[in-house]
Amino acid sequence: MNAPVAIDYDRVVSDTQSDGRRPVFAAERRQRILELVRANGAVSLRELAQAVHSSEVTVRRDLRALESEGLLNRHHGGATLPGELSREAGYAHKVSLEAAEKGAIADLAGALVEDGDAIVIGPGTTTQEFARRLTRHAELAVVTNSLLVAQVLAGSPRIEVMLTGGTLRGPILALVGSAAEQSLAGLRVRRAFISGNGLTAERGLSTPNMQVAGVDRALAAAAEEVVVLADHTKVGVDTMVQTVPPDRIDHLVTDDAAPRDVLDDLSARGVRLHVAQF
Amino acid sequence: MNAPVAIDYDRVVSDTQSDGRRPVFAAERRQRILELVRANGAVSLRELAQAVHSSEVTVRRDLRALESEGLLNRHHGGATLPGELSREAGYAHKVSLEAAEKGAIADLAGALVEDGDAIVIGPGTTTQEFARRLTRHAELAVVTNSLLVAQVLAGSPRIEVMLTGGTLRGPILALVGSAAEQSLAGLRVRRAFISGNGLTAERGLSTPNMQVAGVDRALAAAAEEVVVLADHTKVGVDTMVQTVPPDRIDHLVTDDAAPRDVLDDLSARGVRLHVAQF
DNA sequence: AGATTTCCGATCAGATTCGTTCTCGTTCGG
DNA sequence: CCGAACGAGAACGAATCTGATCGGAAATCT
Repeated sequence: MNAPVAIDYDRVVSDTQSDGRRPVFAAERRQRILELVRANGAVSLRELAQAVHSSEVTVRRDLRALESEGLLNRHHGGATLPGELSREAGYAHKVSLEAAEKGAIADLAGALVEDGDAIVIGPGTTTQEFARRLTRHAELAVVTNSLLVAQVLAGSPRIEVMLTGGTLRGPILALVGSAAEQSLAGLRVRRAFISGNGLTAERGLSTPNMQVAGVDRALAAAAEEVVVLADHTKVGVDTMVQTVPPDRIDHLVTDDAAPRDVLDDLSARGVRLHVAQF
Repeated sequence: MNAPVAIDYDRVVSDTQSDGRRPVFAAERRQRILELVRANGAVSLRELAQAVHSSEVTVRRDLRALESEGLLNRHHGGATLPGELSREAGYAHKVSLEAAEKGAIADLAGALVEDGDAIVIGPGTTTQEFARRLTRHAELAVVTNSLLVAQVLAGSPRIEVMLTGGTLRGPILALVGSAAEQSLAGLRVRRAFISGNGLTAERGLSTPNMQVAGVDRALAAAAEEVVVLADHTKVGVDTMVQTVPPDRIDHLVTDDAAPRDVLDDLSARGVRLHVAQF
């Protein structure tokens, strides 16, 4: 079903050697696609097809293959760099996860703050929820290394918010590194509200990331008392780096789905417990 | 058999010319909506639609999706941060104001950045738009005192973002105070991208706030070259505190609605002009 | 309390894009 | 020399996204 094709492809002699060189190989095309996406951050399917001189179907196939390798993200109409948008999805999932528990914990922890206090707040979804409860307080001075906490409190004129410096750790929107730790060095506040990734009676608070661990230690060191906010999914689990030893934890705020034996152990070590009921 | 095909694909294909504009995907649009809401605490539906260049219906759909993920709360007229009482806007409509000019200025300023650069970015809606253009660059080191700029760049793994410390100035979400200035003291980068509130040939860049002025000075002092981003509404106006004298300004990026005489004066003082055309 | 304005939700239509299937040309092996 | 295998383009139907319109609900004003 074709008239004599008058189209002159750029593909030329291929009969001579099996070691042909002119035809555009699939791997080369995919490499170019990847370069284009990396260069622009987001490229439409049509542009890609035009750029590599192939049909949209072919590009679509390539994109599917590249996506399965995790090299890019595919969307309606084109492709984007991985991570830029998928991060939000991951974070969104975390927010909705145990949202009710986090809220109850935040409520309970709010009772540990009084007007006129100076406190430190670490990063995390639970502490962010906790920060929301603070807007009703007056004359608070809050130090934090979390951009999300800072933004939550930004609109409250009666709360003074100070951010530590430091390099931004994208996935959690928190400041880490030596600059962050140093800016906390000369500080002394009443209480620190921290929420790590794991908490056991033996090793205390822990987190899987070295940099985050460093700042968490600095946050705890700046406060007279350390308050740990941890929902039941974190109680009893241990992650890589220890940040706050058990005897340095003064309060633990959690929910009643946390394992009892761990709570008892912690209580025996002098940690005051605040358990949110459902 | 067949009649000669009357279809001429070659002509039809060129219907949609790609004018180099980057495609806007649904996910990206939602990301921007989320940023706007997070930045302002509360944004009206109309403003959102204007800011992302979509219809209100589409924005409404996006808001519904984002709400179901727990990322924001929506009610009559717009959306707010989850669990947050509505805050005063006023910053929101500044974003949409002269959005086209700001975008063009940001595009132009993007040409002043090269891969591997170390730069400083000040607070402001224009600089935020500028930061959005940087995500395609690689191996950038960015220092800023703006939470919005930091957030825009947070998702780019190839850009290292450093925030200055300091106390948070709520309305503009920027860090100010002596802590912010000191953290910039030992720093030396190639270029600083700043956007004050007013710019004249006689007094240079100025801002109505003392604290902001202090940081702006520190930002400029940390860079070899100072680049000012200012749309036409700021050119020719003078505000209270001078931050950067005219002879310290190396580049000015603005749009072609700026008063010519002021631009000429600045050019005579050695400022290189980059004027975005419409 | 009633009227008006504004905004929300639902349905519909248009356009675009995606996935599948089919076909063609090339390459490799017997 | 011929057939199978593979890659690539074309076409069709399905799914999705976007924008417009209309009735109803909510908020505001008088």
